[in-house]
Parts: sequence; C-alpha cells; structure tokens
Amino acid sequence: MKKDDTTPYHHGNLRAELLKTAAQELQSVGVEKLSMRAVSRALGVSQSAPFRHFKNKNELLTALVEKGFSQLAQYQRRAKKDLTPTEALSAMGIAYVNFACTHPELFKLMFSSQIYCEQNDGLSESKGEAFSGGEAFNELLGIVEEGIQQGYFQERPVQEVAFAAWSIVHGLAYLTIDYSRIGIPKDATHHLVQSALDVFMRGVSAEEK
Amino acid sequence: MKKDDTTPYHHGNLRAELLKTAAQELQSVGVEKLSMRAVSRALGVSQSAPFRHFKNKNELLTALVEKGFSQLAQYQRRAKKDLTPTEALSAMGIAYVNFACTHPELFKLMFSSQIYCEQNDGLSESKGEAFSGGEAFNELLGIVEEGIQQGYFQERPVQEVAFAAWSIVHGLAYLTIDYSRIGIPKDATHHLVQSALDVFMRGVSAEEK
DNA sequence: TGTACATCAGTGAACGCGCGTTCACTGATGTAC
DNA sequence: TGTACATCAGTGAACGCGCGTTCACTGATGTAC
Repeated sequence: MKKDDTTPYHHGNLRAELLKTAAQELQSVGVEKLSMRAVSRALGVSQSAPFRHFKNKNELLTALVEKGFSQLAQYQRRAKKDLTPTEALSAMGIAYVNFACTHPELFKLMFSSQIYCEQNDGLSESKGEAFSGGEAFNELLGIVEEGIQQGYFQERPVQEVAFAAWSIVHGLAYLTIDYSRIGIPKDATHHLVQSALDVFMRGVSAEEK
Repeated sequence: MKKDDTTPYHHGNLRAELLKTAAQELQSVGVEKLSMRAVSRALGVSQSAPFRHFKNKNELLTALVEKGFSQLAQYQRRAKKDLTPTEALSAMGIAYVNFACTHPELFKLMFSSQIYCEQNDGLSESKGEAFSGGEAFNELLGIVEEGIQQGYFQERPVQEVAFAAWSIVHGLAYLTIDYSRIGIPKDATHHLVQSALDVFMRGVSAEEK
C-alpha cells in the first residue's frame, strides 16, 4: 500500500495508467485496432503486465465504458445547472453532442454493446444499470418531469418525451461524428445541432407558436 | 460469358454469391468478425477465390455498403408513396428505423465510415455521393421542400429541417438497435418510435396546437 | 466442324503478421514477531 | 531495529490462432481461322 499518492513507486499505479493510455489509444485508433499489446508497449511495460490488473481485454474495455458513462453524466449535470427546464433540456442536448464529438470512439464503444454480448452472458443483470446510460437518462427524466409539472412542456408521458429527446441528440451525435470528415463542414455542425434542437423544443413545448 | 443466366455454370456467378454470403455473415457475426476466409468457407470455395472478384476485403465491404444504401433508398421511396408530406415524412422515418432494425449490422457499417478512412485517402471525392446516404437524403429534402411549399410545414431552411428529421430517425435507429436486447422491451419500441416522431412532427408542423 | 491459342476463374500452399492469454519466474514491498 | 516470510506486481518466452493476401498452378471456357 502506498503512503505517497503524489509520487507513485517506480512500479507505479499501473492500473490507472493502463486506463489512461487505453483511452488515448482508443481515441486515436478506434476499438477494433485497440490492442492490449499496444497499450503495454505505449507504457513501456511487458505485454503480460496488464493481466495483473484486468482479467482480460473485455474487462479493460468495460472499465473504459464505465468511466465514459460517468463522465457523460457529469457533462449533463454541469450543463443543466440553474436553468429553466426548457433551457436545461437544450443545454443537455448540446452537452451530449459535445461529449460525443470530443470522445467519438469512446462514445461509439459505450453504445456499441459489443462488450458484454460476446462472452459474459451470465452478467446480463448489471447491464440495466451500467449500460443503458442509466445515470444520464435519469437526469433527463428528471428535467422532463419538472418541465411538464411547471407547465413548460406539453402534457405527455415522461418516458416518451425523454426517449424522443434522447433519440434526437443521439442521432445528432452520430451524424456529427460520422460526417465530420465528409459532407458537412465542421462549422456548420453547431448551427445544425442548434436548429434541430429548436425544432424539437417546439414539438415539446406547451406554448403555441 | 454465360448464355444461360438461370442455371449458372458449375463454377457459377461467384461474385454475386460472395456478396450474398458476406451479407449473411455480416448480419450474424458483425463487421469485426467478418472474414474473407469465413465467407469462402461458407461457399465451399478456396480462400483465394474471392480475390478474383474483389481487390481486397475493403472492396467487398464497400460493395455491401453500396447495396445497403440503395436498398435503404428503396425502403424510403416505397414508404412515401401517395401520402401528404406530413404522412410521408413520418412513414419514411418508420421505414428508416425498420431498415436499421432489419439489417442492424449493415446499417452500422454503412454509417461507420470505417471503410474508406483506413486506406483509400485518394478516393475521398466519391464519398459525397455514395456515402453521405445521398440518395436517401435527397428523398428527404424533396419531401421537406414539398411540405413547406404546400403549407404543411413551418417556414424554415429546408436543409435544417431535413437534417433534424434525419437526426431523430438516426437516433431512433441506433437506440432501437443497441437497446433491443437491453432495457427496452421489443414491443415498446414501436410505440416509442411513433411517439418520438409525433413530437417531431409537431415541432415542424405549420399548424398551431 | 475442328484445331490452336488466349483468357478467365478457380486451387492450394505458403508468407508474415499481430493478437490474447498463460506460465514459471523474479525481485521488490509489506507484515509479524 | 532486524530478520523471516508471504504477498504482490512485474518479466519474458512461448502457445496457438485466424487473418489478408500472394503466387505459381491448372483446368475449363471463349474466340479466330
């Protein structure tokens, strides 16, 4: 056990560094080219070292995804601070898209569900919590409920509205990621996201325009 | 050259069969586990045979994706037949989601942009046409324009509305694919899609409600 | 119609690659008395 | 404070695997005269 957290031992806090390096590697080469060996190499450590900290590759990826989800939830929480439900919903949407654009490969991995499906059929129970983006979705449900109660949004089943909101930002996220190199110029993206959210807000709003 | 198209030669129309088998394989194992060798094996043909018909794996995948896009456009065209713009837009959205759910792996591959990015940097010009889902997006632009001109939809820049529409159905498609095994029960999906589209249509509609 | 030749569409062996994971090991760290 | 021992976190060699792709080949098909 280390007393000195600031200056780790010569053989330091490998687990944390593995996660950090794996995240960088993921970002730069994508999931399908992410290899345990490359991560080890990047850290100057033997290729078997990671297996002291993660049972297998899948477990490393799972840890990455979990970190991703909590980071996303953080983005959301920050975005909605001190805003009316209408503004908050919009801000959270933009935060979602921003997260996706800042960490495109991580974002895709988070939602690819390719981690659990391959092997751990037995562990399915945990997915509902960790993998449906539960925390972030709960934020969303909260805002929507508030918005309806306070008369900002039209009366509709909360889950339906939340799901619709999730859909549009999810779509925006994917389109922005996949088409940033193609077709759509980078600077147009923000405007397109904004106007798509406007359309959505109008669809959900209690006011008549 | 074959005169008898119905009964191909003993060594038949391999190219077409490769595409068909690759599509099945893609559907059942996903892109990252799709291998040329597996396709060859499935067809009972030597593992080098495919390379007579496709320069490399990338070219096979590209062909698959192209077929996918034209099939998607077909879904769209069928859906909108003889409907008002409002109904058509909604029907096309449902068709889009249906396509995605029927061919989830193909759909993901189509939009993953992992095909071109790896190698063919020189071929980027063609992407605008084939890969931005051009044909399908044009269908969409057409409907939106019509809808605005005929007073069904609120006045707004056509591209913006079309992009917003695309976003929501794209998001619905991805969420439905990735969460069909998780959380959301299969039969709830259709209802959620429908209600998300309702919200969107309200946001875009010219009528005040 | 028959022969000679070119082309086409397969075969099968081989290449080199990077990967995930295991295993016996070693040296450093932490703990008990 | 010092010694004996257990545990921990690395090493490096090796395993077996499936892959994409190449290459010299062969046999069937198509073409010209």
